[in-house]
Amino acid sequence: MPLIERLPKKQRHQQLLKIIEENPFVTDRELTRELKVSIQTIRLDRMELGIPELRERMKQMAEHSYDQVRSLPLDEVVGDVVDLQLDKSGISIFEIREEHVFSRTHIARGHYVFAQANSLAVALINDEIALTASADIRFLRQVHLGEKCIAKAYVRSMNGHRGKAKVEVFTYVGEEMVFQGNFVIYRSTGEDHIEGGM
Amino acid sequence: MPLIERLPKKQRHQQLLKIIEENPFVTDRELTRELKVSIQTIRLDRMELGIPELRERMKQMAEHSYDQVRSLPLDEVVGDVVDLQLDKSGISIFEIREEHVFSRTHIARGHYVFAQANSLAVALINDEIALTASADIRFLRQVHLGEKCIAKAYVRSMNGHRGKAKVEVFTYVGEEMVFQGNFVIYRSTGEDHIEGGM
DNA sequence: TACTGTTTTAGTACCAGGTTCTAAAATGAT
DNA sequence: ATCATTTTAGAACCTGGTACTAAAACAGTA
Repeated sequence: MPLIERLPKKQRHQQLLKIIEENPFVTDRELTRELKVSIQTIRLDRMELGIPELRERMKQMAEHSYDQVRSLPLDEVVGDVVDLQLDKSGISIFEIREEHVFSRTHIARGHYVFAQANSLAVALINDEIALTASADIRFLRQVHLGEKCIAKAYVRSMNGHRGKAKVEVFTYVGEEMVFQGNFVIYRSTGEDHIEGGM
Repeated sequence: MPLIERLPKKQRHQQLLKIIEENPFVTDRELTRELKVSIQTIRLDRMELGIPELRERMKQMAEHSYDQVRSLPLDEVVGDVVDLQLDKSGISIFEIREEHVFSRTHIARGHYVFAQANSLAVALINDEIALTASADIRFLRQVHLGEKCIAKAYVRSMNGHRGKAKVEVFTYVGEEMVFQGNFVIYRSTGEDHIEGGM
């Protein structure tokens, strides 16, 4: 019943964790050379520590990166436009999914909520070119994974058929307002150059 | 010497490429079921097409993502952070590609430019939780396909270790400033609830 | 010293998901 | 019918393991 001097094993476990953390592509055989123990010991250690085999580790990394690549696009129009009266008002719905949140907190990244509002504001303007010139935005409460954001946009003013339009957007989750923004959108029928905007 | 009607094979190759592209985690055996040919045929096809085996594909994906994660543990950021002094300043680079522009005009959608700035502002704050509370932004000129946006962010004020931080971001293409934004970021060490923000 | 419990090592059988190679069968065009 | 291409079959072998059994080495203690 060895009660003292049991460090070597725990120590080896620490080393093992460290080695695998800084090089997850190491095989058990390579580990035997670094830790000077038999391959069976390495495998027992991995079991005790719950570290999967090399192939499983690679698979997990590959799947993880695949998910990320999939999730990237802040696509064309973010959110589904369910109602649109050009130059007047519009509504879009956007569900917060895994790829839109900070993984640690499950709170949506601000730029997705912004993107939904911005896309809707731009879509509302019935012109060949409509670009955001400026915006004043406020995130009123965090939006969490799984919540549905309903953005409502209203055109507040129009300057003839060229120049700026003001669009106000309110985004709700249920009854609660989570985001509010005032957008200034440049608009143009297309023939001439405009000096600012997106 | 079959010269005409050689399509079935080429056709199968096209299908194979497509299937593997949309699910790189498919095994040869699974492919036999989808393509109704023997496993040897699948393997010949992969050889001709230069497609590596499943494990090799996973390994490559894992290595790729590992390299990315290594270079910047800030995979939650849109744009590559090339310089970061926490709580002080940071720089990120983001190249406008096909998927970021309006297809008709080749002008970048505003929310991508915003996302780069927002992500950088959030990354700058050295706290467990950092969420955008509000922002005042201005798009100064259109950004076009292929242009590189260089965002520079500076922390302007900090309120102790909880509360708001003000971050100013300037985005340039070459010498020209294309975007400017003032962000208010909520920060918290994590233990308690905050009433607004992203 | 002998006994006991832990830790380490050894060895075998087996697995997935292949590669490599040889060879036979099916298909199609002339 | 013949000949090239294409497809299928099968066996041997590979990596990097798992699962299991069993022996050896080590440590502490009665």
